[in-house]
Amino acid sequence: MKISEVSKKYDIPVDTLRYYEKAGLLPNIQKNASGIRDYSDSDCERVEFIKCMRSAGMPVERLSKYISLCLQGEDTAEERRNMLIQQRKELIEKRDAIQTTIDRLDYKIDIYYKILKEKENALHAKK
Amino acid sequence: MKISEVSKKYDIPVDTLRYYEKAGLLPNIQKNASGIRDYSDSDCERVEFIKCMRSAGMPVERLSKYISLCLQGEDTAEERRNMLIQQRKELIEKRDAIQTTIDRLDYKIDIYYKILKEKENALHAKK
DNA sequence: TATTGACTTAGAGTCGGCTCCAAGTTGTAA
DNA sequence: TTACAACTTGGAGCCGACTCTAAGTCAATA
Repeated sequence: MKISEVSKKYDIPVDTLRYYEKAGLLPNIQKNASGIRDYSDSDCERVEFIKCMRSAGMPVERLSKYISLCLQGEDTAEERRNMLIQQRKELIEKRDAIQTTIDRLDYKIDIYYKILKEKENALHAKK
Repeated sequence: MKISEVSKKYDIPVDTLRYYEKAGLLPNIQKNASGIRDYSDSDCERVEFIKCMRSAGMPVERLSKYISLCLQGEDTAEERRNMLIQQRKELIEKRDAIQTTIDRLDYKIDIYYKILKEKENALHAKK
């Protein structure tokens, strides 16, 4: 699979894919005789994984660390697991902070609703 | 309240408070005769609001827009409400993306658990 | 009264994450 | 076979959000 196809499939700019590769997120992408990248199925799975993690705000550097551990084999399984547990913990905090803000917005949106309804009523009364 | 006290109270660096002010998030902070900022209670409430919105990733520029509408009075109530509704919508999407990633991490963490347990068992069997 | 520490300003620097550019190569279609 | 689109590289540029620096002012204490 060529880079443009991967880009289309996962809706990630070509430049970003190359940037991820440089950053160590996509190691060992094969290239044909004329130097053109050919993404394998497992490369694509990795792209999809990266997309998911990035969409939640996992830093590129941490992803890079994680993926380099993957390349180092079985012995790093525990460390990798701990990284994921840590990341999970941070995401839960983030999700909860966002929820707190959503709740607050709900409250404020409702207050605005009341204000606007009052204004409208005042207008009708005048007529 | 002096800037250092506000900084301590809300755990926001002094530099960041001044940056927010420059960006229009904290308009009309009073200053005494020698030019020292004196945050009022309502300034503090605003700081707290900003902190909450920023913690959810609301862009500084949008916050600035919202606050400038607040200053323009009642007539902007509907526009402000729409901004909050839009922001709410984006936060829900963000929260859900994070949840998706958490679920995925849960799954992967469990897989690592199984791998590690197997390794351990293999070790015991050897003995 | 001299020093210390908290305040002020304008503006420069940093960081993460892209995003774009220039210059060059390759593969296909008219 | 020539034009054009898609690929390659290294490196520069951009944006948002801080974060730091320099140079100066002010109030209180030794």
